[in-house]
This record gives sequence, C-alpha cells and structure tokens, in this order.
Amino acid sequence: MKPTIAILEERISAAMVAAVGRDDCAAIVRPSTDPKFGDYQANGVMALAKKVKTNPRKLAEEVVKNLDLDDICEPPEVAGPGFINLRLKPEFLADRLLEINKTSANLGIDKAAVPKTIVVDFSSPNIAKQMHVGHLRSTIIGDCICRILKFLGHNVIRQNHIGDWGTQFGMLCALFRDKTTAEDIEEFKKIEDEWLSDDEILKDIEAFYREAKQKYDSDEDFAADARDAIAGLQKGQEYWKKYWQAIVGVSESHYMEIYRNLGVTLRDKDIRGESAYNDDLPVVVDELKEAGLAKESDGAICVFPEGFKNKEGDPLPFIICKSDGAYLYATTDLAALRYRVNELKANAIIYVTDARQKLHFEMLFAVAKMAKWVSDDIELSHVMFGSVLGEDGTPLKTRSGENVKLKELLDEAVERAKSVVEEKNPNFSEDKKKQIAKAVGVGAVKYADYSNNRTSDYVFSFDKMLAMDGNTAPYMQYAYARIKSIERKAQTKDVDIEDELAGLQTLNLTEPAELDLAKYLIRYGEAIQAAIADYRPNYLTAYLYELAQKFSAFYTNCPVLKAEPGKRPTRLLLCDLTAKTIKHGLSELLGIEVVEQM
RNA sequence: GCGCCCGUAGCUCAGGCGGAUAGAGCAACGGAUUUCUAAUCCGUAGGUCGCAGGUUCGAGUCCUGCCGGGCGUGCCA
Repeated sequence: MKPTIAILEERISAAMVAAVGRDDCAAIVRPSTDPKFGDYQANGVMALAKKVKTNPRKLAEEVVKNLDLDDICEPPEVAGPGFINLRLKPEFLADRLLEINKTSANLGIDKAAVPKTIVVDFSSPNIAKQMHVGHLRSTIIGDCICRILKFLGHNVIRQNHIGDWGTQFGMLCALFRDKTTAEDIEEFKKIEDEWLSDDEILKDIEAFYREAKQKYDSDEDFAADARDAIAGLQKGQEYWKKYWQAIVGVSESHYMEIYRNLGVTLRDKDIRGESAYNDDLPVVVDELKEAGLAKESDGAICVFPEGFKNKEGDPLPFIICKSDGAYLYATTDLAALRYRVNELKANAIIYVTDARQKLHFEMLFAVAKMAKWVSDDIELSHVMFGSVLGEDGTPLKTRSGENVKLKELLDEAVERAKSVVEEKNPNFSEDKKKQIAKAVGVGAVKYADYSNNRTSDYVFSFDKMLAMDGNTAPYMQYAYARIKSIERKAQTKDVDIEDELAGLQTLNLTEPAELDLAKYLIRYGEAIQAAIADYRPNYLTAYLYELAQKFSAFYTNCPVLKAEPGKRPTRLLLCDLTAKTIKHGLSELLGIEVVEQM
C-alpha cells in the first residue's frame, strides 16, 4: 500500500508542475504542525513561488485548482503565506484501515522496490573480555537497523567483526597451555557444549586475562612462552592454534548468551573476526604500494588521503603497517571492506560504532575509494553514536572505575522490574512474574537507548527507563497489555473478535479520539521510513510512544466492549491494529518483548 | 593549534530539503476512578532555542565570528 504522504506528495507536485510549467517542483508534504491546520500540509509552494517570482498565495490557489484529491481529502485550503492544508476524509481512513486489516502481516507497508544487499557491521566485542556497557549501543542499534532493513525486503548480511587477534593472545594461549594439555582440548571438543559452559579454567575470562597479564609482567619464562605462542600463531602453527581456538570458543559462548538475553539477532554464522583477514593483510598493503598510494613514512607504511591534516597542517597518515611490520585495524578494516564488496557483493556497508571513530572511517572510506576498491554506487555509512554516561555525566563505570558488565546491568534491570511486578501484581504466578520482569527490564534498557538520539551521549538511569510514565518500555508494554486485556474480557462476554473483524466492510469513525488514533495508525510506514533513512531508531520509538498515548486517550474516552453494536466493530479494529502495530514495532523491529499481562 | 560533535523549559531530551504560535516526558500545581488494568487520562504553569552579526517573505534549522562543553588529531581499537 502506498504511503498516504507519498500519494499526496505525488499529486500535489504534479499540480505544481501543471501550474508553472517546470518540472523541479517538490510539494514537501509534512504532517501538520497543528491539528487546526488539518492532518498534512504542503510547504513547497512558497519556495517554488520564489523561484518563479510570483505571489506564493496566488500560486497556491492555482495549484489547488489543478489538484484532485477528492478520494483522500476534504477540499484543500490555502493558508498563511502559501501553505496548502489537507484534512483526510473519514472514508479514506476507513478504507486504509480495512485494507491493513485484510493484509495485516505487513501492516500496510510495502517492500523496497529494489532490494539491496546490505552488510551491517556491528557489536564486534573483544575476545577475552566480557561484554560491557560500551558494547550495548553498537549491538542493539545495529540489530535494529538489520531488523528494519530485513522487514523492508533487503538482503541483510550481519557481520560481527570480533576482536579475536592481537598480541595479547600470546599470553592467553601460554597460560591456557599451562593449565591444561592439548589432549584435554581434544577431549573438551568431543563434548563441546558442556565444556564451553562448565569449564572452570576459562569460566571467568577476565580473571584469566588478568592472571595472564600479571604473569607475563613478572615471569620471564612465561613471557618467553607467550612470545613463542604469538609467533606460532602468526605462522599458523596447529599447536598454538588449538589453544587459541579454545579461548575464542569459550568467549563466543559468553557473548552469544548476552545476545540471547538481549534479543539480538546475531548468530554464529555472522561472526567473521579480525583473524579471518590475516592472509589478506599483506595483499592489501602490497596492492596499495603497487598502486602508488602507500608509501613509507617514519618507518611505517601509510596512505595519505586528500583533505586530512594533522596538527602541523601536514597530510594525515592512514597507517596500514607499523614500523615493526605489524598490521593495524586500518589494514584489517580495508581487508574486510574488500571482502564485503567482492565476496558478499554488498551494495551498501553500514558500520555501527561510536562517534570517536569518525575520523578513522572517513579515512577508511577515502582510501578504499582511492584504491578503487569500492565503486561510487556502493554506499558506505558510518552510523555513529554517543557514550552512555553515569548520573555524574561521565562515562558509565563501576565505583572501582571498571566498565560495567552488560550481564550485570541487565540482571539489575530485570531485578528492579521484578520488584515492581511483585508490588503491582503479587497474584501472578512466579513464572509469569519472571517472564514479565525479563521483558520489562531488558526492554527498558534497550528502549531507553533507542529513544535517545543516537548521536548524543545519554545518561543511564534505571529509575527513568523503568518509569511507567513517559517514553519508556513499560509504558509501551502496558498499553499493549491493556489491549490484550480487552481481548480476554471479550471472550468472557461471548464477543467473537475474529468474527467481527473478519466480515468488516465499513467503519464508523466519529469520535475525535477515534479519528485521532485512526489517522496515526496509517502513518506507521512514515515512521519506519524516517527511522531507516538516517538510521535513527528514536524516530520509531517516538512514533510508538505517540501511538500509545493516542490509544490511551481513546481507551479512556471510548468504551469498546460496551459500545453500541454500530460502533463496536470499529473500536475493536482500532484496538486490534494498535496492538499489532505496537507489537510489530517493539518486538519485530526493536527486539523488545511484549507481554499479555503486566 | 586544527578537525568533528554538541549547547533548546528547573531536570532529561525531541525537533524529518528553512515554514504558521518551538514540542514531549520528569519534577510542580489542579482535576478525573459505580466503567475494558489509575502502571492511566485531562488541564495549568514553565523558553533571550549559548552570544553577536548575516542570508531570506520567513532561521532552533543555513553562513560568519565569539563563548562554553565533549571527542579526535602518526605507529591501540
């Protein structure tokens, strides 16, 4: 179904073309700034009047004369300096709602006309470290982008570019060997699932890391082993690789568990870590050298993309090989980018990382283009985001100054939600209380993140994200639960909702709260478009919140089950579509669970 | 020094190619419950959109300068 705003845009633009005889006419249709101006307004006439040097109000009148919107709107009105105000007809609204009712799987939203292959690089935790709050935003914003793109019909390829390579692995492997034997590992592998979760040695991967580091600094023999290990790994020796794989495996199982808890759609198959590109790194450097783009500078091999300056105003290097011969993340990212273009056939690549890496990605993209590794029709985007701050306005840390573990953060959110459920609904079964607490707690953390503009930092506050009022997950989930409650009540009153909705041919939309809700329901697609156009989930949460508010107003003003027979089907449909939209938005697009009762 | 991001109500934040009287939520105050979950709804109050210029019929939005904050700026990622 074509979005209402798109139809209006098309027809009004055409009327503008007819009025002035030139084709660069944009109607610029927007939702009205004030309900008294109607539902939508066209702002484009004033700009056009300037271009053709005519009176904007007169031109607007002319455009309206050429305009046929009888099937959609009341007669358009020209207002102010040259706005065209549009008010939707209830019959049009009814048609749209009935159409969505018939094809409710997509809620009236069309797939993209041209599906693209889109690679989304997100989450990317480091092996041998627990996931902490710093990984939260990339993980869930990236997930949301993937979910929306998928829903719009694109071929989405998730890439979890984990940090599974680097010098620290020498000491980790060395310590692991000290604590176990190669035979143990073979034995472990036979019972893979169990040893991943039960193995004592690597249970606390961070403690393991600290122990390795401490031993590396104090024990010369051990340090020699570690260097041995790293050299072995770099040469691809099976002996050391076995230990490395074991460590990577354990670490992966840790964050896969976090993904499950978070409702994030990352799977094993999406993992392609830094180590996957090891063999490509020399090739990347060689090709850039051969192309005359890379040159030696102070012992390092660098590319100097145009337009980047350092402190002294000299060209800023993109270092792809250190003076000691080691490669950097710049090299790995270039290799990954080539893989995504050449092997994955990406039409677009989206990187979801924090804002501090902006310069890195600008340079990465510039170098890739210099090398002609990406053509102009491939869209490269850095979707960046700000930091999660504590109440004191500095990046969120524990009291001892460590990163807050994601697991602990989620556990606390669930625990807090649990105590609220206990308080509000002590009668629910323990299982139900737990299930609600998990949906609300995890949902609150994710929703709080999504509802903030991703480019700014935001202050993390359990109290705010778990509040029942305001733009929060609990408020959204409550609105949904209220609708489900009506449905349950209907059963006890022998009202067959399915039956009433199935045969529905006409609607009876009259009350302001009904119309208000109906008009907003048909705008779901606008919200999704806005959210994906700039990769901003907060547009989607803002829509859902306003929808829930409009529903709540409807709920207080318009009885559903007790409505007269001529009104009840209409109201049941409004309830049904609101529930479906909220559920779709929350659980399909944002990965936040809804609950039947709370 | 240079570059990027930001500065909007007491607090936390929205604000889609420049559009009409700048919006929410929290906190504050006042109302609403014989009614499908009051975890709600309705209302009141609260603003030099950091400052100063400029472009424009029109600027929170675009340009310039300044002030304040954050981040980045050659061998970490």
